[in-house]
Amino acid sequence: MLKFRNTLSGKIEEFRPLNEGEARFYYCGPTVWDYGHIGNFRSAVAADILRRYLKFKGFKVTHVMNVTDVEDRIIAKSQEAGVTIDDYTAKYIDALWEDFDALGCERPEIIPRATRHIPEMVSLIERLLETNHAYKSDGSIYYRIASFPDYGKLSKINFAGNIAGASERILTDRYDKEDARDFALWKVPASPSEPAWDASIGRGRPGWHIECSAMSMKYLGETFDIHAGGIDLVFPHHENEIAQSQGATGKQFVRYWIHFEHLKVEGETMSKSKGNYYTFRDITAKGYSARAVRYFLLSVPYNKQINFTFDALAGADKTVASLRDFRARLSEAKTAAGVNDALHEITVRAAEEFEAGMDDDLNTSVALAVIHNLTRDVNSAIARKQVKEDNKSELLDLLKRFDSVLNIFGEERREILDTEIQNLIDERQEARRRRDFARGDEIRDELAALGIILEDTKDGVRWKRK
RNA sequence: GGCGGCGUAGCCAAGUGGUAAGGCAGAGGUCUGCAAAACCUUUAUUCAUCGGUUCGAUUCCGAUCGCCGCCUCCA
Repeated sequence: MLKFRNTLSGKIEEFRPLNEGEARFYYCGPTVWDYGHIGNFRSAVAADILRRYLKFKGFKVTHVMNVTDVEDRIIAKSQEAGVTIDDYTAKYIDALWEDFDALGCERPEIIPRATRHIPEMVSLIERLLETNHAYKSDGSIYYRIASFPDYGKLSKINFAGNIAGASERILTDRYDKEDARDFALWKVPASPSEPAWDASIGRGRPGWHIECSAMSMKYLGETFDIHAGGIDLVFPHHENEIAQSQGATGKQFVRYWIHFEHLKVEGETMSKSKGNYYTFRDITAKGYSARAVRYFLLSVPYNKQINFTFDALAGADKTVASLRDFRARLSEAKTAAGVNDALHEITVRAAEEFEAGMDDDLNTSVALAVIHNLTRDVNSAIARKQVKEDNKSELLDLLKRFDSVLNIFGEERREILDTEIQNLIDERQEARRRRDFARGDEIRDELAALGIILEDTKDGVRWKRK
């Protein structure tokens, strides 16, 4: 039974989708204005784990991921560069998907872009104007927060107590609003050169929040199951989405809100000024594998802050390598027919414990501990030749099932060595038989230089690429 | 000022009202011609500090110290 913490109630709740066997979820992805920092991908991997685990549990998943391609900063940067919004965002969007794929994240079913959904946003704003939740002021359109009593329910913001220290900025806001808390749905261009769309509600461009309300409801319905995103989006973004959607439809917008905690670097907030700002590309450029980064990012449950350090990443790199070695060793193990009952028991228990861990608010730390314990037990059994044919296929199936959620083992190697390299390996074996170890070690060094690492086992030579 | 989270071995980190998962690093060992890999043993009488509740607290409550987040279109 899958449970997770619902930000709305603050409690752990059992997941019961609106439609039996179907999970519809929306993930607020990053804004496209720069190459993604590693924190973006902590969130992306968390969303991927959620998506994959819903599938693991047998739900038919419809996953919508928004990539914001119109907001103030993008507009400013594209104008600075003298190009259109699309021209400015294109290379960042391409880079985002390259990184996303490299991290082993599955592409969502639907990836809408704000710039392609202006009509949907306009009609939602029209509905809000009709229902009196929105008003025009100097050509711009604002959401009237006073019209929505539930405002603040998600973020538990207490506006009365909140005013003392944080009001200064709100009070000096340049817009002409009825209430300082009101937020823009549609912004009139500041200058004629600013990108804008002509619409029934006037020439302008959408505010930040309206795109997620419009696009999520378009693809998932006016009420849907899960809405996920980074914890910083709780307020104001998600609070505003609720106000917009429920204001327009009068129906509950989202049943379960899930928020991913942030990533810190060496215990501190990541920021450009602190010099601890890393993009995924910075990290892989240092020689760390994408798979190690993925392992690291999912090694701490999504609801906890994760502390990024290069030591931890180096540890993840080794751990991932040993997991992949383990699977290769198991897959190559020579087995006799039949089944080892004790090992079968261990396998069944591992499957149960993995699922129990993941069911409990997607506790990936527990799931990984289960895999490590299984790895140790099976490695021992392989060494003692206690793995039987049925165990082997059962275990390989289980690893595949685990990996459908975590995706840390990756594809199995099906590579065949060049005959030249194979000949060298054979020659080394021959030399070792003659006890000519000097020649044998020479060949081993030679192969190492080519990136082929040899391991001598009782069953012969295993090789792997560096 | 308001709201919230965290502080667990050298490092990363899970977890629970009943006596501390897992990974990395370290030490010793088995195996090996040597390596590598793997395995075995070992590494916190203790979970920031001080009080309280309890038969019993790392886990609940209070205080203190430290760190972090939101209240700024930052995931």
